[in-house]
Amino acid sequence: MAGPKTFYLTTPIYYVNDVPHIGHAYTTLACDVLARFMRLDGYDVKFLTGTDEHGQKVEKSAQNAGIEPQAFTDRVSQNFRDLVSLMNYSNDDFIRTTEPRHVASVQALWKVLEEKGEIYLGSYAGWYSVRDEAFYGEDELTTNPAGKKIAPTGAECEWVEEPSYFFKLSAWQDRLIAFYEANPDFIAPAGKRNEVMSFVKSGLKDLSVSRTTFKWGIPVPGNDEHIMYVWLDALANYITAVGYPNTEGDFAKYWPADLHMVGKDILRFHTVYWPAFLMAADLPPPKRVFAHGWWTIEGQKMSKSLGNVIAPESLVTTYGLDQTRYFLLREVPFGNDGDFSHKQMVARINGNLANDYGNLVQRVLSMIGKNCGGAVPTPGPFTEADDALLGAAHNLLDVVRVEIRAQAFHKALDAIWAVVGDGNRYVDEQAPWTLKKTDPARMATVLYVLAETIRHLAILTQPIMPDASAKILDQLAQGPDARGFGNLGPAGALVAGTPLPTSQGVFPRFVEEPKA
RNA sequence: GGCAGCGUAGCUCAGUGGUAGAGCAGGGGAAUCAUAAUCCCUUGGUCGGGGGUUCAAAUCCCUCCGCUGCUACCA
Repeated sequence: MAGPKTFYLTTPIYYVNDVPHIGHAYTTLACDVLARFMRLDGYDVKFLTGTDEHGQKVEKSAQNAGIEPQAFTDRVSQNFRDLVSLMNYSNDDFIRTTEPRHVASVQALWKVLEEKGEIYLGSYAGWYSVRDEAFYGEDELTTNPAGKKIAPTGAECEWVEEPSYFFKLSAWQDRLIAFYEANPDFIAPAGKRNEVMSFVKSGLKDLSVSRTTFKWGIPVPGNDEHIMYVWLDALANYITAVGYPNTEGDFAKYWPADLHMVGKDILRFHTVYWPAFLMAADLPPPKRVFAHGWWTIEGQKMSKSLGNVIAPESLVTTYGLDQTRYFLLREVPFGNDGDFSHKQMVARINGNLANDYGNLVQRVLSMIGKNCGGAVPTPGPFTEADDALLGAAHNLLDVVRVEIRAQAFHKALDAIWAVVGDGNRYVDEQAPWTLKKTDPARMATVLYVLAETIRHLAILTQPIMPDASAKILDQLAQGPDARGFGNLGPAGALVAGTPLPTSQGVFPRFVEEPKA
């Protein structure tokens, strides 16, 4: 069982019919930061994202576009692959549910469930909305003047009866509760755990897991009249990507997943249906599911009708990539809903990045460039103040690790910025510009301590801001092999006399364009 | 309706029994290495209303008001 520690984390697979927006970018960003962190911390990481490409809506959209569904999904799934490069995500795989490996995986899972007697053929009847791809209860519907039943979403419903396979979800209620109780960290944040548990305790009905009303899906093995329910299809992507139905190799290495990151709207699928499917197939459930919140835009709900949906590309163009990545994870306690506003974004860019972090780096590297011959200065004996600052820097990984592993990205950043503040205070207290005249040797020590502190900060901000952190490490002449967490601490300390490149700003201030 | 949660400084929030806190914003000062960036000091709250328990309550209990989430097949 030796070998590197592994960490497998996933985003939801995104429905190709959607246009990528800030919400998609946010989910994958959180995973990306976690994945980068774990890699730097020495883990063998597998980070998966992808697209969900089946379902009636895709079938219709393809029809409207006058092309085959596969050609349609080939085209629109590209939007999400473009998002990967735009946002600088480091995913190790990108899965599409239309790939042969996935079809084989889902059909194999189906067969296992069927063999184990967890699936049976029955029939489903109810009020169905094509637009919503959903059934509604009688009590949820209203009747319009034309006599049509209308769903709460405003969509028209029709009475549908169809044969359907069912998954015996009702049999899993007690085992799910037992699982939640044995694994208190399975559902996060904690408040969501209570919601899921009360839902399960209120009683579970068997789940319809096939459809006959449309064709664009994975056929049920042995009965081509049926295609599989979208969620059985979609959720299984997490095991497809590690090689299922082959349970050796990557599956043995990475499964169960360490984390499924999801938006709060799809929590139930991941914390009720998915563990039930897996346990029914004798496979272990994932270790944790985290449901994050939604963004509002300038205080308003994001919606197509309001026309305020933010494209990730416009954020990156306007504010910069690393600035955007930083803002999304710093502004809001991860798990809560948050508000995106231009004012707050600018406040973060100018306050935290340009003034606090960027300026600390710049003032220190500039002084080293001008006063130390453009090389890492030679330190003398350390004072109490030196040890205090270095100690804070050395200690930072332990603090940040705890927060990141709990998906408390905002707290991790708070901790890093506390040391940024310590650094700026230390500069003012030590006043190296005065030491330059009175005690040049002491000045060299002070600047060395600062450079070493900045090295720690830059290594630790890599997961959040890969490009900017790399630029800082470049300016400290730290090569690719010197950037892992193993290089933190005195063992990886800067070597006096190492030549340094000319310094340059990393986080420019955001200056408002004059209004026309 | 039922269940759960929230309501603390202008803003965003931390604090769950022992003399009200942070960041930002506002005010004053210092410094001048730096992206006019930094540092120090400071104004500001009857902790949603009312009642109760306690030597002591933002923190526990009751009640009222306001807001939010969940209450099954809606990526």
